[in-house]
Amino acid sequence: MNQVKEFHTLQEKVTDMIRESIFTQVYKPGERLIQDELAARFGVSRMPVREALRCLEREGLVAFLPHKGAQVIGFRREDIEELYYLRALLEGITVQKSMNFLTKKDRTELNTLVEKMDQDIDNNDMDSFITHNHQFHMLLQKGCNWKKIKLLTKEFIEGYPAHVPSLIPKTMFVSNEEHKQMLRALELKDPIMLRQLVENHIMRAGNALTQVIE
Amino acid sequence: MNQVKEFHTLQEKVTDMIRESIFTQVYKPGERLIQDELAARFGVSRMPVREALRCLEREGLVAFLPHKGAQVIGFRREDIEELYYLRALLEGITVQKSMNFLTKKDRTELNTLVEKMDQDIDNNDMDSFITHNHQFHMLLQKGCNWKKIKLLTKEFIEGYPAHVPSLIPKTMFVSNEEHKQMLRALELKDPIMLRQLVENHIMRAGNALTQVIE
DNA sequence: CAAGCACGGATTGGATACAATCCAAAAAAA
DNA sequence: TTTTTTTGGATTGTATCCAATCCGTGCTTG
Repeated sequence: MNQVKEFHTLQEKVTDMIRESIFTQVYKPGERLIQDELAARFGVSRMPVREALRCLEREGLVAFLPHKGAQVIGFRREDIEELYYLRALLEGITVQKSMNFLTKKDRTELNTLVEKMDQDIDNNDMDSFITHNHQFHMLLQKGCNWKKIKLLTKEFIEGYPAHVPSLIPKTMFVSNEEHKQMLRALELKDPIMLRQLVENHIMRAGNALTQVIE
Repeated sequence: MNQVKEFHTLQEKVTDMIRESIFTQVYKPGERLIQDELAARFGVSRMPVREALRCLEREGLVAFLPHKGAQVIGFRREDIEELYYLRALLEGITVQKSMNFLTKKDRTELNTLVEKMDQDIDNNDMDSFITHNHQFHMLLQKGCNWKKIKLLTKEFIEGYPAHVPSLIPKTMFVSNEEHKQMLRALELKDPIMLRQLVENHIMRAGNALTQVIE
C-alpha cells in the first residue's frame, strides 16, 4: 500500500521538494536560494519555483528580500522551542474546540489510526507512521470551526520536521501511547483534559527534538 | 507630512491594492478573483497579480483551489472573533517576551508615537492614526526574539481590518488611552501586566468590531 | 426522453523572453 | 593610497506566449 503522492500542480511538487531539501540540509540556513539553480535542479522553469518559494515563505522556511531573492531561515535551538511552544498552544486550543463536534465515525477512524500506528511500530515503518500521525492530528481537530487557527496548525503539522529521522524511532512508541490517552479523554468527553494531553504531547516532542539537536 | 508609501516591487503594490479592494468590499466574500480581470484593472500583467494572490493567501484573505483560482474568504461574525482571539493571544505572548529587550530609544519612540496619535485624534486623521498605531504595535514587540510568532502577529496587524472605517472614529480615543497604560506597564517593568493590557486592548477592539458588524 | 459524450470557450498553470535592479570589481579622480 | 564612479555580470521582476484543465452546452445514442 505504498501510497504515491498526487500533485495537482507542478508548483506543489516543487514546494515539497524544496522543503525536503531544506530539511535535509541540502540548502543550509542563511544560504541564498537562486531561482535559476532550483529550476534547473528540478527540471522546471522559474515560474513554479517562484510560487513555491512564496509558499515556503508563508511556512516560515525562507525569507524574501526585494530584488535579492529568497534565503533559508536558520534553525537555532530557540527556534525549535518557539515552534513547538506555539504549536502546542494552538493545537491545544483547536482540539478543545473541536472535540464535541467529532462524529462517531471520526472517533472510530481515530481508533483505527492508532491501531495502524501500532502496526507501523512493529514493522518499523517510519514513513507510514508519520503519515498516520499526520492524519490522526488533522482528524482530531476536524471539528473545530475556526478556520485560521486550523490553517496555522496544519502548517505546523505538515511543514515542520516530523521528518527529523534520528528522532522518530525512539519516540514512536511513547507518542502512540499518548495518542491512546487522548482517545480516553475523547471517551470521557473531557475537552480540557484533551487539550492538556495534546499540549504535553507536542511539548514533549519538541523537547526530545532539541535534545537530539544538541 | 503626507508620507507616500514606497513600493520596491510591483507585486507589493498590487498586493496592497487587492487587499484594499477586499476590505472595501469591491470584491465580496466568496467571489472569484479572475487574474486577467485584476491585471487589466491595475494595468499590469498577470504575473505580479499571481504572486500578490499568493501573498494574500498567506494572509488568509483568499483561498486557492487548483485550476480554479482564488476566492475571497468570507468574514462571518465568528471569523472576526477567532481572529481577534488569536491575535490577542499571540501578541500578548510576543510583547511579554519583548519588553525587557526594548532599549531606552525604543521607549521614547513609543512615547512620541502615542503623542502623535493624540494629535491624529485632534486632526481626525484616521489614516495617520492607523499608520502610527501599526508602528506602535510593531515597535512594542521588536524585542521579542521569536521569529515565527512575530511574523504571525505582523500579518495580523497589517493584514486585518484595522481599516474598517466605521469603527475607527469611535475608538481612537479609547485605544490611545490604553496605549498610555501600556507605557506605564513599561515603566514599571511588568511584563505580565503589559501582556494583560495588550490582550484586553485587542479583545476590546475585536468586540467593538463584531458589534458594528451586526 | 434521459444519460453520457464530445467539443469549445474561458481561465489557470507553466515556459520563454526581456527589462530593471543589484553588487562587486575595476577604473578614474582626489 | 583612498575615495568615488562606472561598468558588466548575475539575478530577480515583469510581460508575453503557449499548453493543460475545467465547465457548460449541445449533440448523439440507447
